[in-house]
Amino acid sequence: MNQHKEGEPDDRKPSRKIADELRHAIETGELAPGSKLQSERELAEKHGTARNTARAAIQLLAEEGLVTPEHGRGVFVRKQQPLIRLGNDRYSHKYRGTGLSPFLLECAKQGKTGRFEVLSIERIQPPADVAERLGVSDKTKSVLRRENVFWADDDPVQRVTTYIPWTLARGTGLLQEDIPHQYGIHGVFEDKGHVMHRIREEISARMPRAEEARHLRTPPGVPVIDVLHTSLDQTGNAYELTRFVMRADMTGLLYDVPVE
Amino acid sequence: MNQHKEGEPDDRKPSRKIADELRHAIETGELAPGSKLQSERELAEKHGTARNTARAAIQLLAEEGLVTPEHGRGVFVRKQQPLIRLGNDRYSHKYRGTGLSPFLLECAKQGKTGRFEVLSIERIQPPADVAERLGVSDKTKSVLRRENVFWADDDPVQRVTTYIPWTLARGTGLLQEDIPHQYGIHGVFEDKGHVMHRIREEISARMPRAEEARHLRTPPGVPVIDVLHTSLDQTGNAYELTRFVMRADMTGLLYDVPVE
DNA sequence: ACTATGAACTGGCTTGAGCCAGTTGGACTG
DNA sequence: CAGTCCAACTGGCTCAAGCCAGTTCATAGT
Repeated sequence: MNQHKEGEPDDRKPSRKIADELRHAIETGELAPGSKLQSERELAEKHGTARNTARAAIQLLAEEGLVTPEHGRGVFVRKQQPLIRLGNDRYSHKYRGTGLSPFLLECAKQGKTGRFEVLSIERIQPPADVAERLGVSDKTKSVLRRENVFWADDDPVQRVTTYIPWTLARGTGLLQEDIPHQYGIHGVFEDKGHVMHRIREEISARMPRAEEARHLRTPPGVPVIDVLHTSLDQTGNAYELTRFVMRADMTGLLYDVPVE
Repeated sequence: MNQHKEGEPDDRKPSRKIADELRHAIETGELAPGSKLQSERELAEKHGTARNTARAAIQLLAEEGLVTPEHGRGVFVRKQQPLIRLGNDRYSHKYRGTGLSPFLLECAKQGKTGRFEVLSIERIQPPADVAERLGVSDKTKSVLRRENVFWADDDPVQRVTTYIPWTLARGTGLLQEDIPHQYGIHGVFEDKGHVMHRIREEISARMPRAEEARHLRTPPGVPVIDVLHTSLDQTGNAYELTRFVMRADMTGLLYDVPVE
C-alpha cells in the first residue's frame, strides 16, 4: 500500500504521499469507481496531517480527473462512462433526408435520452477566424449564427455553434428554432447549389473557459474538445462552419477515412 | 476593472474576486501573453487577503490554462503557441518512400527543430483494447511494441506507441532503433501484402496520467489528446495500431476527408 | 575577466484554527 | 403516515504564520 522503498528516506511531500496512496488504491480497483473516499478530516487524521494537506492531496487527484468532490456529500472516484462517439460519417449521405440525428442515435445506443436546446439565432458580425474560413470579406452582420446545446439525459454534452453566410441563409427558414441543428439544414444548401463534398475539421483540446464550464457543467479536471468544422462543396468552397465544444468526459470522435 | 455591479453586495469569495480581476486583465490584453503577474504576496496585500487566498486565485487560473506558475520566477500569462497540426494526410501516399516525416515538416514550418527518441522496443503481451482491435487472439507476447517520444526544440510533444502483430514484425528490422517511427515502416507491410487502405482513429481528451505528465512535462491545466489509430488494408484487416498521446497546448489534429 | 557567495526575491507546501454551506437521516410533530 | 426540523456529517474557503526550495543578480574574492 505504501509506495516508498524500504530503507530510503521518503522525501515526498505529505500531500503527494496521500495522493499517491489514493491513486494507487484507485488504479488497483481497491477503491471502485463511484465509491466514496474517506472524508478530508479522516484522511488528515489517519496520516497525521492538517486537513488542508489532505485537501490538497484530493485536489491533485481532482486535477488528474480521477476523483470528483461533491459539496456536502463526499469525494467520489469518477467512473468513466462510455463516450458518445461522433464520427465523420455523421455527415454521410445515408443520413440525409432521413430525419435521423447521429447524436441522438448514439445517445439511444447507450440508453440515454438525447435532446437539444436552441440558445440563440442571430445575424451577427463574424469573428475573425470564422470570417477567414468562410471567405466572408464584408464583415457587417454578414453571417447567421445559431447556438445549440445538446443534452444526454440531464447532462449538457456539447455546445454547437453554426455560422452560415447571410447570403445563403436569408429566406430559408433557418431562423426557425424547430430545425434540429445542422442535420436538417443541408437540403437548403443543396437547393442553392452547394452539395457537401468534403469536410475539414480542426481539432484541439483545452480546459473550458469559465463560461463554457458553466454551460457544460464540467467537473474540475475535465477538458473540452474543440472542433472547428467546415463544409466544402464540389468546388472547394466553404459554405458553412460549425464549432463544437464537447465535454471530453462524455464524448469522443471517430474518423474512418480512406488513405488518399 | 472591478467586475461587480454598483449597489449590489459583492458576495463572491475573495479568491474568485481576485481570479476574475486577473482573468479580465488577461482577456483584455492588459496583461499580455508572456508577462509576469504580481507576486502572490503583492496580490494578497493589494486585496487585503492572506497569501493563501491569492494563491488559490492563481490556481483557479492555472486550472483554466490561462497562467503558468514557475517556481522561483513568478506566474506568467500563458502564450498560446501555434499548434503543430497533424492531418490525416500524414499517412498519404505522397509521403511514402520519400523519407519525409509530416511531424518534422510541421516543426520546420514553425522554425522548430523536431526530433524523436526511442524509449523502448519490446515484444509483449498486448493490452486488451489493443488485442481486440488488432484481432490478436493469442495473447502470449504476440505483439511488438515500440514507444517513441517526439520533441520540438526542447519540448516533448507527443508519445507514440506502436503495436504490430509479432507474426508481421518478425525478421523485418523493425526492432532497429534507427527506423524513424512509423513513417519508415509501411513498406514492410506492403511487402507482406498489407497496403494501407483506410485509417480509423478514435479520439478523446483527458488530463494526463501522472506518468504521462512527467514524460511530456505538461504544465498544470494542459490536457492531452489521446488518439487510437488503426491502419486497415484492402480487406478491412487491422494490421497495425498506434496510440498517440499529445500535449494539447502544442498539437492539434486536422482531418480533410471526403463525405461518403 | 572569471567565479563563488549570498541576500532578496519568487512560488511550494504545511500547520491548526475557524466559519460557511450543502446533504443526510433520524426524531419529533401534526 | 407525511411532513418538518435539526444535529451531525460532508466539502469550500479563509486566515496568519512559518519554513523550504528554486531563481536572480549584485558583490566580493580570486
